[in-house]
Amino acid sequence: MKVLTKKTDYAIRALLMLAAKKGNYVSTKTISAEQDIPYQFLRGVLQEMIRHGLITSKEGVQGGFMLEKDPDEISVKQVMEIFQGEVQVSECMFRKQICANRSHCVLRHEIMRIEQVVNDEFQKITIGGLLGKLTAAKSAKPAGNESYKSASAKP
Amino acid sequence: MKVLTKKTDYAIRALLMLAAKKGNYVSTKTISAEQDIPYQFLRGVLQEMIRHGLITSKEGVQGGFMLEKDPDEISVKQVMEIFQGEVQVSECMFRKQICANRSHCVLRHEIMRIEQVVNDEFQKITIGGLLGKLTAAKSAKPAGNESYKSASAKP
DNA sequence: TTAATTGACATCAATTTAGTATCAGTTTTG
DNA sequence: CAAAACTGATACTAAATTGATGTCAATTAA
Ligand code: FES
Ligand code: FES
Repeated sequence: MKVLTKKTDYAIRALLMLAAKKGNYVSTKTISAEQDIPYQFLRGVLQEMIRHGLITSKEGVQGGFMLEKDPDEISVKQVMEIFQGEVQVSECMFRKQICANRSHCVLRHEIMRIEQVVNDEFQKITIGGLLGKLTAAKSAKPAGNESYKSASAKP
Repeated sequence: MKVLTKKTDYAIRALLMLAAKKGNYVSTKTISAEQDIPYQFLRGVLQEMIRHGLITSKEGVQGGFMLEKDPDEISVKQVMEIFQGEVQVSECMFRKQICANRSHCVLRHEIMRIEQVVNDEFQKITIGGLLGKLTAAKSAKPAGNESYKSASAKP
């Protein structure tokens, strides 16, 4: 059972780059290269995020994408919902006879509780939070990689 | 995002029937009809459960399937693992540079915690538990449906 | 003007999930 | 015994989802 699809995965990674380089437009090409994500596929992912108001774009030379919202306001759950829809367990087990008393069903309660937990947890994870932790880990262990440094590298 | 596939769904429903009619062999035909599950598909599901030691079978007339284990020992998680494999989040985000320090990665920790929670919760739900709750709900609200009554109907 | 970009689609390939079909072997029962 | 009701094993097909590519028009900095 896979929880995160490629689209979600790529989207989060792209968002992290945008968050890291906040204030600058970053092109698909750059993200694609740095994160090793198929170019055209990534384009689709980015456009979808525009439609959902997470990022904005600028066309033409020096164009690209930029975060629209506060990184701390973008949760992994939001991204998942864009690309994978809501968490849903199973339409309804035991349709036939058993589930006459639907509102009563205990299994349903149990399983919806799990859904809730999953949702809550993914809600708590935000782009801002992730970025903070990633850069923290980075500076604690300088292993020659500088990809996600604190942005605004163009004074 | 769907958590339970048809196979898991069908498997659980079949197991519940077997648990309800414990001690008797129940045929695919019967389960298929009562639960409205495609006959041939269900056969495959049942055979897979034999291979995993959850049930046993008897061939020929009056044959069918029977629970092998205690219903309380069969968790939804076990069934899920048979038909859907382990819960896994995503191979690894940020493969390239970022994940040099893999053992260090906080995101990974967070996400594995969610995996853990999901697993724990599905582990707690057992066939026995479900059956108990279903029959309880049934007797509390007798709506003309008798499918899952207490079994051993052949004295 | 040209090169670097995004916007908007259309299309394709791969994988996973869902469902069907077939034939051989086993067991009860008339 | 022979027919009918079953499972075992396995091959196959169909549908849905996921992953990826391609194309052309529009925009913009240099
Ligand atoms: S699963 Fe349908 S009401 Fe319980
Ligand atoms: S996601 Fe790969 S180590 Fe963090």
